[in-house]
Amino acid sequence: MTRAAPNPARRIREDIEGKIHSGEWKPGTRIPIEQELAARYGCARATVSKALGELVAAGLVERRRKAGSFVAHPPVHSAVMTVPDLAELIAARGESYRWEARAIVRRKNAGEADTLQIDGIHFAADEPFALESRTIELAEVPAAAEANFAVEAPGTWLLAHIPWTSARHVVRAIAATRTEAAALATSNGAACLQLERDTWRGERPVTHVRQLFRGDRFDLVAEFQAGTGKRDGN
Amino acid sequence: MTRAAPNPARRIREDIEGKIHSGEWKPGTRIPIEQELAARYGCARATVSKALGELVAAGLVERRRKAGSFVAHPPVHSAVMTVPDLAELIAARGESYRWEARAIVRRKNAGEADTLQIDGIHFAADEPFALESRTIELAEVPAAAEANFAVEAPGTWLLAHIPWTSARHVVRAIAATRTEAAALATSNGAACLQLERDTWRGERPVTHVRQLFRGDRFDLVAEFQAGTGKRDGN
DNA sequence: TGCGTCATTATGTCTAGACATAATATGAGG
DNA sequence: CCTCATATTATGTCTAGACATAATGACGCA
Repeated sequence: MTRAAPNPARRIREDIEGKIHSGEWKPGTRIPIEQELAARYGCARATVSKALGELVAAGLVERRRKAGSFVAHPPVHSAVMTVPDLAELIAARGESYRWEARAIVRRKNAGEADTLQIDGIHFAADEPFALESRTIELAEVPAAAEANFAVEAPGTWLLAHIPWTSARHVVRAIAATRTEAAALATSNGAACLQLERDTWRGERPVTHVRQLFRGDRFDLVAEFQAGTGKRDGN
Repeated sequence: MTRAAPNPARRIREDIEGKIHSGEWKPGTRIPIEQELAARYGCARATVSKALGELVAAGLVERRRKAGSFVAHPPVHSAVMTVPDLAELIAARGESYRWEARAIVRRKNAGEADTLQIDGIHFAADEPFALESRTIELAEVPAAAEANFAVEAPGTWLLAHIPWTSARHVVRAIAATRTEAAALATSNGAACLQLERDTWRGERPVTHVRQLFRGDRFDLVAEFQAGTGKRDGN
């Protein structure tokens, strides 16, 4: 029970990461068994196991019982896409932001599932930036009935008030219809990026949005870092 | 040292997830201290700590020393976007896949950084599906000089041979030029989804791709699950 | 009143040992 | 040579206890 180095798990993790990144351990390479790593690093097996567990979470390593631990094969190209609140995004660009509601309709659906339907336009630097068409499930978000969406963009309000647990985004390129083009101050048939997002809380839908951006004014960025995963540098 | 239930850590994690999802524990709520949870679930504190650690990794919980553990505030809208190998994607749709190279050029750049430039078209069910224009850094991927990209799509080859560590994707909607429209068998000015991806291995660039999809034939899907994170159900 | 110090507290990490479990390897029997 | 039961092995998870560390809050002093 000698006192160990400050952060053995971290050291082991970074050591293995390094070997993988440098190509010294190629995909499929078998990593020494936990006992041996424990001996090599002079620590308990649980510590090695923890380090390997983190590498699995980061997608760098695969573990199979009895078989052992292996360097993972190059992951499928996946990346984390951040879809910020538009108000924030535009503010971050240093432009002025404005939300203009076009229509706010409360819809009574066959007896029970009331929804709030909101259409409007996001402006950046006083130019139309995105069209938004949103449905909010009032059953799940009753407080939305009190919010003033003529003033505050629904996305901003929801982000601040409603926790959600899962979301699904679909991105595609479409040509603007005549109406859309007019609202976005662009030409008929211009290429636009359409982002549709369904958001749930547990099993129940919270909101659905369709946002339409001028293709020449907006792009989505997604990044992936293999080694870092979600972990911070603690 | 009584033998514990099959999977206490998992039970604790799911229990807390449930409380968060249901809204019973709102963002900012203080989670009972580990000792108490350990007592409540009849397990060791390390087990509670592990469960909480996983919830942190999933973005559901925040922990601060001395202060305690808290339900995390609703995350920024972010999602994991998967950008599969096109051959696989199309095969998964049950359509036939074909790659047709248009130009393969080895470019000698001012003495040292040779690159391989590949242009071609991906076909699905014998219809053009995507244009691809790729640059491969031969310094980093010397083996690419031997590969036959007239037959195998470079993305497929790279995925199978080259590990990478970070990638950056930029997605936008653009109008097809006359040439692009012809190659994609669509009309001039049609809305297309352009995906640009830079891939690195450590600090060094591996490849850059620009893929252009017909807007009416392709969309990107990104999903985010707050509770599950990357973890599988073991 | 205001500020610096110190004890307290809750998380962070580790150890050594134990048992569980899944998958592989081995060997016996057909 | 094939097949099925069995032994082995490496991971998966847990426990109980220990020490480290950061942040808070209380206390005492100026």
